[in-house]
Amino acid sequence: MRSYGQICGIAKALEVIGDRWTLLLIRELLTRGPCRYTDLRNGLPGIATNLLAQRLRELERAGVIRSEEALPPATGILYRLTERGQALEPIAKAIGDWGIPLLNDVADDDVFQTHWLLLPLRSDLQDTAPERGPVEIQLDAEDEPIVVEAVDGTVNAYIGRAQDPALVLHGSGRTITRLLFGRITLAEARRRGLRIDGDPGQLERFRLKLDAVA
Amino acid sequence: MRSYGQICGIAKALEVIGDRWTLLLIRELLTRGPCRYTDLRNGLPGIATNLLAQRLRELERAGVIRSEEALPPATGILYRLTERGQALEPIAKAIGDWGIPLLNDVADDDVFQTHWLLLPLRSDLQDTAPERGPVEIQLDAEDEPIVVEAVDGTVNAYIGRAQDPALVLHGSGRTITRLLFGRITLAEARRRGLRIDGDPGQLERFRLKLDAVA
DNA sequence: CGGCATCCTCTTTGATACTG
DNA sequence: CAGTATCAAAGAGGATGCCG
Repeated sequence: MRSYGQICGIAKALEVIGDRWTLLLIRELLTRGPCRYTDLRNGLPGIATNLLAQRLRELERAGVIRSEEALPPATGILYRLTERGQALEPIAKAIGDWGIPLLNDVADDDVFQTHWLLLPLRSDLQDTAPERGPVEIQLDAEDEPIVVEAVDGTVNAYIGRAQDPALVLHGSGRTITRLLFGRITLAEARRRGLRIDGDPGQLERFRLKLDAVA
Repeated sequence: MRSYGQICGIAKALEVIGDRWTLLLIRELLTRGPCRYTDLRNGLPGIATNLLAQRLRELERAGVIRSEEALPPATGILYRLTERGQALEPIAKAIGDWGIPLLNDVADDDVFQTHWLLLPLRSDLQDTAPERGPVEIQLDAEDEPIVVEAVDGTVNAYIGRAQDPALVLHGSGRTITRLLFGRITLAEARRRGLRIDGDPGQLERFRLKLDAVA
């Protein structure tokens, strides 16, 4: 990116992470961990392949990511965040939080990938009833399944299947996303095809940490 | 900005604030309060005037800013952040914090404006010796003078002159910025022309809240 | 197949000039 | 003061080709 020419931390930071696609690329590495070129391209639908290559070069030069050969027996190149790159997580979180109200206006051809939910699920949900013991919720949307678990008051989320979920939500990513972030009610979600197996009351244990999400 | 087409809070947010210049425009409104068109252009050296007009239109449509006639006797149009716009401050802070280490590499023709210091001074400094009573420090760099004050353990900063500063720093914005954010030592700053009137020991009362600023 | 580079078109930005 | 108009330059999008 062309320099802003300002002696200002925000301006200097934006010269590194302010380009189109760059923060979404960072999001992929934050949620997925080390990725290959193809993983990144799949997580960034619509990016031109030459542009992805260029962004990777720039970020490596800036010390935000590092590329390395995958350990045998795996093959190919892995891209991973450096420590400096990991330090971008508060930025991703702040931006994602601010974006939650915008999840109302999704276009019909907007795409969804379950792992995009992981960062906000981890940081924005709290368990309001830890005394009721650990709980697992299974989310089944378009692609990979997600487990949301609350243990001792801390919420975690990861890709995978729960052995014994208290609750399974099954529906479109669009509907599940909006339900989880309080954009629609449970009744509305059902009307939009959400299927629920298990105890819906478990859902009320989880609450958004953010106060005024308008 | 062209849509990313992703059902993801980060992506949706970046469609509003991810354009070039946009977050710097927000920075101006956050630090300055309501601004006229010309104030904004002055605080964004290098922006094309048509681009500024376009950004203002987009941000108003997105509900981030609002434009209004200045109250008489003043005249002209004022731009101010809406509540939704004010909610961008955590993003500006996170990005600015991440950018602090980048203040090392300033180009010779980079420009400086004192008010760019205000946001980080307010949020990143702490007073380590509140029991020593209130203190004011005066910063005199290129353009407007700044007062940094610590009262009852909270640090504030604003444009203006202190009546009775315990300490006055006089030097280039580049040098003062880097000194305040721990990029250079006091000795180094002196070598770069920093002049100090008063008790330099008062400077050690202030410490960065950020731990690992590498 | 994974990991790009090239080529071409289209959009966005930059620089400057001009206006009510 | 608060913008619009115009045009050149840079960047993004999309298709395709190349190489281990």
